[in-house]
Amino acid sequence: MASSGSGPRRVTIDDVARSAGVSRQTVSRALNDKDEIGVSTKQRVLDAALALGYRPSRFARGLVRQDTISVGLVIPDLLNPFFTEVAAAALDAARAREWHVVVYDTGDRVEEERGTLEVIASQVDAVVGYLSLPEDEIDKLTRGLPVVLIDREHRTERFSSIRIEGEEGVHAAIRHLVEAGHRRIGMLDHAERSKPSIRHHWFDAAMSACGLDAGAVSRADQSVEGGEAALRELLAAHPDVTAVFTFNDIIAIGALRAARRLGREVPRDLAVIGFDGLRLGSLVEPPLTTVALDTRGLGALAVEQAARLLTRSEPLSSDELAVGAELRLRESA
Amino acid sequence: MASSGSGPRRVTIDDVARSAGVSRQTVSRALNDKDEIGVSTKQRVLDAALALGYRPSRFARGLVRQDTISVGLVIPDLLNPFFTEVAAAALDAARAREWHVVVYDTGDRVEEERGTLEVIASQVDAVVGYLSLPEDEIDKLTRGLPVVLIDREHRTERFSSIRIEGEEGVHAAIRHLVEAGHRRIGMLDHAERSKPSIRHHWFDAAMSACGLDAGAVSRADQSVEGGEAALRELLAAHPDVTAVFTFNDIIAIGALRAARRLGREVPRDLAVIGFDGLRLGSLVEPPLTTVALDTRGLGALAVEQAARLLTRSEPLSSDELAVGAELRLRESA
DNA sequence: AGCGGTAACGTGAGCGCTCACGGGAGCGGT
DNA sequence: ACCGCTCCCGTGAGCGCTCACGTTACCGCT
Repeated sequence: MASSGSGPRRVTIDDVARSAGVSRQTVSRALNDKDEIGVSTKQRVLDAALALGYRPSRFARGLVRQDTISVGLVIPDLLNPFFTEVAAAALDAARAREWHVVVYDTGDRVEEERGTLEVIASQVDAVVGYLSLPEDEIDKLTRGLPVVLIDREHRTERFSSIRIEGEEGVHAAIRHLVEAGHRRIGMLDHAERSKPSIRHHWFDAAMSACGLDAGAVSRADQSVEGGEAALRELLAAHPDVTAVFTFNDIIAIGALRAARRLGREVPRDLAVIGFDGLRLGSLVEPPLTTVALDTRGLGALAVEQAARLLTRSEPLSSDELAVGAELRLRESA
Repeated sequence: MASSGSGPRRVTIDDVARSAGVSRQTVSRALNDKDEIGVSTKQRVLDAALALGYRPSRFARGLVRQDTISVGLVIPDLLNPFFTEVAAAALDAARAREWHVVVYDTGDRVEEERGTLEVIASQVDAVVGYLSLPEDEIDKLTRGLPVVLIDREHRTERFSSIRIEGEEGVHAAIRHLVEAGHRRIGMLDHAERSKPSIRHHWFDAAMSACGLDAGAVSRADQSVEGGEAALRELLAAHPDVTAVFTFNDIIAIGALRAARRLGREVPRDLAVIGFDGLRLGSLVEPPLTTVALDTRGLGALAVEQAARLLTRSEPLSSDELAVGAELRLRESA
C-alpha cells in the first residue's frame, strides 16, 4: 500500500547510518566486525540495522572489492546420477579455488537452456557444462564469457571443450565379451539426438576390430525405463543376442531389470556392459560391469580450463582436455 | 609478470569506448543489443570489446539494475541421492521464480560449512539448506540474511525451518511389519550425531504403540557400506530379528546387500523398510519398501519460505512448514 | 600547559555500469 | 529557408558500498 511506483526503496547503509546517528563508514565497520569502533556504538548500529531489516547489497560490495569469482554450471538433469557426479566434481574443484558455483538444471529442454544462458551473463564470470544449442547462438548469448563445453565438439575458437576418450575402453569391453565367447553383441544407443552417438561409433569400430559384424542396435531413452524397453525391443528382434553394450549405465540398469523380468539371468544368459562408471552401478544386482570414465576429472578439468581462460594464463592444450575411460569389471559381464 | 602491485587492471567499459572512439553508453548499447545504434558502429564496438577481452562486471550491472535474486543452497553431500533430490527440487522451485541458486557442498565437514557461511553473505540474498552449526554461530555468520533450515529445529526467531513429519509414516511401516507377522523388529539408526535420531524416536513410539518391546538398534554410517556393516552387527547380536527399519534408504540398501551376502532372502527371511523414498530404491533388488517423504516439497517449501522472508510478505506458518511421509510398499517388506 | 599518541569516528572519492535525458546531423515536406 | 521528424550518439547522475585518508576527543607524560 505504501509502495510507490518504483516499489519500496531498498534499505541502504545510509538509512542505517542516519537511524543510528553515525556515518556510513561506522555502519560498515560494525557490520564487518572491524576495529576502530566503540562497543556501544557497534551495538547501536547493529540494533538499528536489525530494526530496519537492513541487508547489504552484494553487488555494491562486490563492485568495490572485486575478489569473488563465480561460474555457472549448466546441467541437463541433476537427477541423472552421471550429471550429479560431474556436478559434485565441479563443485569440489571450484571450492578448492574458492569459487562460487551457480547451478542451472535445464531439464534437458532447449528453451530452458536458452533462458538460462540469457540470464547467466549477468551473474557469472564463466560458463561450464553441457550445452546443446548451436555454437553461434551460445556465442551470442554468452558474449564475452569464457565457455567450457563438456562432451561436445566445438568449432569456434572462443570455446573450450572437454573430450571423452572412450574408444579404448569400449574396445576393451568388446574384447572382454568376445573372449568370454560372445559373438552376437547388441547395443542400446540413446534415442535423443538424431545421429548415432559417438559411443555407437566406438562400438562399431570395436566390433569390426574383433572381426564381428555390426551388432544389432536399439535406441533407448536416457532412463531406466528407456533401457528396459530398448532391451525388450532388441531381444524381440534379435533373440540370438547374448551380450549388450549400452550408451550409459542408466540404460544398462534398465537392461538388467528387463533381463531379470524376461527370465534371462545375467551374466549367464545375457552379459551387460554399461558406460560411465556410476557408483550406482555397484549397488544393483548383479553389480554392473562398465566402461568407467573419470567423472571427477571431467568436472575438475572443466573448472581448471575455465580458470585458465579467466586469468588469461596459458589454456590447457587439446591433449590435456580429455578424460579417459577404462573397463571396470564387476559381475554383469 | 606484468602484474603490478594491484594486479592487471580490469578492462572496463570505458576502455572499450576509448578504443572504439565512442562513448560508454554506445558500448553499452552495442553489448546489450539495444536500439539507437548504427550497425557499423555496433560492429566496431564489438570488435574492440573482443580485442580487449572485455567482460562486463556483473556487480556493476547488478548494482544499477537490481533485479536478480540468488539463494545459497547448502548441502552436506550432493552425491547422497537424498540430497540430490532435495537440491533438484530447490533448483526447480528457484527456476520458477527466476532465481539463481549457488550450491555449496560442505562434504559434511563443519569447517567447510563455516567457511561457506563466512563467504556466503556477500554472494546471496538468502540461505537455504542443511546446516549443522549452532544457531548463534549461524546468526553471526549470516547476519541479516534470511535463513531456512531443513530438517532441523530452531529456537531463534530469525530462522525458519522445514520440518519432516515422519511419525505417521513410520507407524504405518511398523504396523505393516506387525501385520505380516513380525515381532522382532530392529532398527539401523545413523551413527553420526550423538543423540539417537528423531526417526529412532518415532520407531520406538511405533513399536510400543504396537505393543512390542523396544527393538534392537545398531548404528550405521550414512553409506551403503555403513548399512551393510550395521546389519551384520545387528544380526550377530540379535539373530532372531526378522525385520529392520532403517534411518534412510541408503542404509537400507546396504542392509539389502548384506542380507543377500548372508544368505538371507528378502523379504522372506528378512524384511527391510527404509526411509526417504529415493528413486534409487526402486532400482535395487528387491525394490525397497520405504517411508517416502516428499523431497520435492522439501526443496520447494524451503525456497518458498525464503521468498516470503525476502519480500517481507507473510511467512508460512509453522503448520505449513512441514512435509509428510507415507509408507510406499514395494517388495522388500 | 603543552605535546605526542591512540581510539573512535567522519569525509571524499571511486568501483563499473545503466538510465534518463539532451543534442546534433540528416532528410523530407511546405 | 524553416520546421519537424527520425536516427544516432554523448553527458551527467547515481546505484550502495568500501578504502584511504582526515579529523576530533581524550589520555598520560614531561
